[in-house]
Amino acid sequence: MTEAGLSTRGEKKERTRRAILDAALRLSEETGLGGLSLRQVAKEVGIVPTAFYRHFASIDELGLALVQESFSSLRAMIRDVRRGNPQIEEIVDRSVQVLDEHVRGQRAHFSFIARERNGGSAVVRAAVRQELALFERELATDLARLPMDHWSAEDLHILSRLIVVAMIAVAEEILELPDREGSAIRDRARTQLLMLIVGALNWRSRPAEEK
Amino acid sequence: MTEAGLSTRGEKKERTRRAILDAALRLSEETGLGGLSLRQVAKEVGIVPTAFYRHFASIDELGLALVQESFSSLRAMIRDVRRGNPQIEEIVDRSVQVLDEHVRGQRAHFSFIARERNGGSAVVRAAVRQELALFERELATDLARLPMDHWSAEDLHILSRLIVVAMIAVAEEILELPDREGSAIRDRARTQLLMLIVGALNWRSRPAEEK
DNA sequence: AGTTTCAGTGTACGCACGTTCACTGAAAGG
DNA sequence: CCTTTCAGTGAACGTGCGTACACTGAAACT
Repeated sequence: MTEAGLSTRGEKKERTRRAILDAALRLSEETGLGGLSLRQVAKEVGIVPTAFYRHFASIDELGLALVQESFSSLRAMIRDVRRGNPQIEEIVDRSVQVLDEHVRGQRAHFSFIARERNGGSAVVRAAVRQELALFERELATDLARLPMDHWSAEDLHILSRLIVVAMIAVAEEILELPDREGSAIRDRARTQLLMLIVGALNWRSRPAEEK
Repeated sequence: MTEAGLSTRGEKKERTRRAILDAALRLSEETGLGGLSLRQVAKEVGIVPTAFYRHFASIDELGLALVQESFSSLRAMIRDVRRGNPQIEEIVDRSVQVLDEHVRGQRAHFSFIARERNGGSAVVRAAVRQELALFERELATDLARLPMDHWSAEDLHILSRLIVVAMIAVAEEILELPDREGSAIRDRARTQLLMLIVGALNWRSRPAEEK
């Protein structure tokens, strides 16, 4: 017998690992990852401080695992947007709705990304930025599938970046006001996206001034 | 005689205060304000830890002073943009150029704002966000002076927010690559602003679909 | 049945932290 | 000239930190 019902060695270890990740995610919402101590996390999980080392070599390594986890959340979100219909006019409403749902459902992940993008340790910050850059590139290829002719790869990427930073700003607004029902925020987010899209639709057809 | 050349009581105190602010600004670039200790700052300045209390009651109070200082920088920047000419087509180039200069010249201030906006202590974060909201409102009234007819106050504010988050993103890019000459970044920033403006110019004249 | 593996324990260490308190000495003021 | 003010000193405290080391006991393997 190598695997039993719910208490094999590996299962127990995995459960503790999850508990550590969850505790770190929750505690770091108040202090930031940098202000997080190994001992706090251990106490929260219910293990002795030194047992932490059985799972991670340092807080930074824990942080990298949280980066992966948080971006899995984010990718699941755009997969949710894609699933359904690419109706060109419905896409704004659907994107905003999905963003709102995911940010509220996975607030810890989004808050982690927003926070550690600028603050915290250099290695975690670098990981977040790399994932964010990757995400921008993915969005750019998504945009390329829409009927926007004559767009250079460069312009697509710039538009993608604009959309990402706007949506991060919206996510930060949602995170800031947890209780308030966010219909006003959703309306503003819709307007923001629409403005960007109107700009995009009139982009290469209009400004032939630089070159 | 109440004031002498360069060593009156008040002057010496003010000089120490400045040294504390400068040291904190520099040290917090590596660790964040939250990861900053009173003892570190004191050692950097060259005073004994307890002398810190003669100037600030806590690190948080120091942080609030740095918020004020950093936003003075930011306001000086848009004053620089306004000074000169409001030539409608020149405004993008000038804005990007001034942004680039100021971010490089006052990198510590911009880095402080970008960092403490999300991370760090609750009170400092709240102060940064309030100042940022105020700044957005100022920009909105600036925009209202440009020839954009039929814009609601709400839409102006949304556009203002889009511009602010886009410019913060540009500032973060500049901060990220200190040595590299940022002509590529400037080009992309110009394109971003132009996209936003093209969107703005085609905004109320086009989408009459919602209401 | 006997041996190995290893997640978790418990103690102990040296260190940096914020804060307290009584102090010093020169500038400011009478 | 004598007194007050106050920026900066220096020693001491309790606390939480990361990490080391030797350990235990049950699951896994032979």
